[in-house]
Amino acid sequence: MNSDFSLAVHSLLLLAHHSEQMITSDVIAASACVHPVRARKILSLLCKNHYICSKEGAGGGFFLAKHATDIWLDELYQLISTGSLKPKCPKRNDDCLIGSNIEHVLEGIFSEAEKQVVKFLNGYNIADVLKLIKQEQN
Amino acid sequence: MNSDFSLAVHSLLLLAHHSEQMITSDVIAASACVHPVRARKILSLLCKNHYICSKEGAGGGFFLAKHATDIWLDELYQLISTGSLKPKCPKRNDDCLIGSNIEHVLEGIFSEAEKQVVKFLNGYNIADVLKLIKQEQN
DNA sequence: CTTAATGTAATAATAAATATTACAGTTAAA
DNA sequence: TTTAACTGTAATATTTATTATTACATTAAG
Repeated sequence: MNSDFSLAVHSLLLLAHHSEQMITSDVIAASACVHPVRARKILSLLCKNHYICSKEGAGGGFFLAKHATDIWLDELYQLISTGSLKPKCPKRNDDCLIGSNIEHVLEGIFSEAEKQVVKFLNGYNIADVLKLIKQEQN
Repeated sequence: MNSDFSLAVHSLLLLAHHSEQMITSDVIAASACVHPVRARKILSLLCKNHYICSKEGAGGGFFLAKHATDIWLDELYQLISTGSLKPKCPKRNDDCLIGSNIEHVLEGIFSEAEKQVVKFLNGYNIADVLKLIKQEQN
């Protein structure tokens, strides 16, 4: 999986950890060690899906739109990373029983497998993850 | 996930479907639309793990070392794709509570999630998948 | 107005995946 | 006993995916 999911979770954890103040994309990007434009792209997606709010202009930034206990990893996974479990298939080969059908069959199996992942991630919200992060620190 | 898992499964399905004869890496590669050298690399891994046997020299090739009902997707996933579910994390940031601990915490969560995937894939062997492929054809 | 922010498209650079080349080792059979 | 057809594998090149960068429009505070 690429790092979009981690970046989204990182951003939300940071906003949850400083829930009293607004935070800029530059601060989030520096904390996550990614480029601010990329951070804004992910933040923009989180805005559109009502996990956070943004305020434009000087003194602007981002803040949580929901309590950290109401942001669940399964939803974030589905928003950002659906399909990433499924193994890529090389080019379809219509001259071959296997080559013409393997992609669709693996698609079926791995979309079910992904449901198990989603069900498991439903056990964690951002507040839970922040708690784990703090425990880690000790 | 990259296509190594699909390629391994494709190879095993082909060998299961033609279980009476030996098949060369060139035939397998052509069926899967990948380069023969890459096919041999995966086949070599399957050999070392006793899923298939190889015979070198003229008239050589590959054949199953086990019955198709004894080759399970969970084992193949663990052999080939362990860790591919875990989201990549950008660079660690020791100046930051989140940035210094997120990787380890996500590692923990996603390695548990991956166990769910493995448990689910334990429901499918190569014979099952071949049956699904044949059903698909109709 | 000017400065500090978000929003986003277009392009460049880097990293990961895949293909290709090259060649050594093995075996059947001409 | 040499040749052709295979596997085995390292080293390199190409392609694709990911990430960073540049550029600029928009918004709002002071």
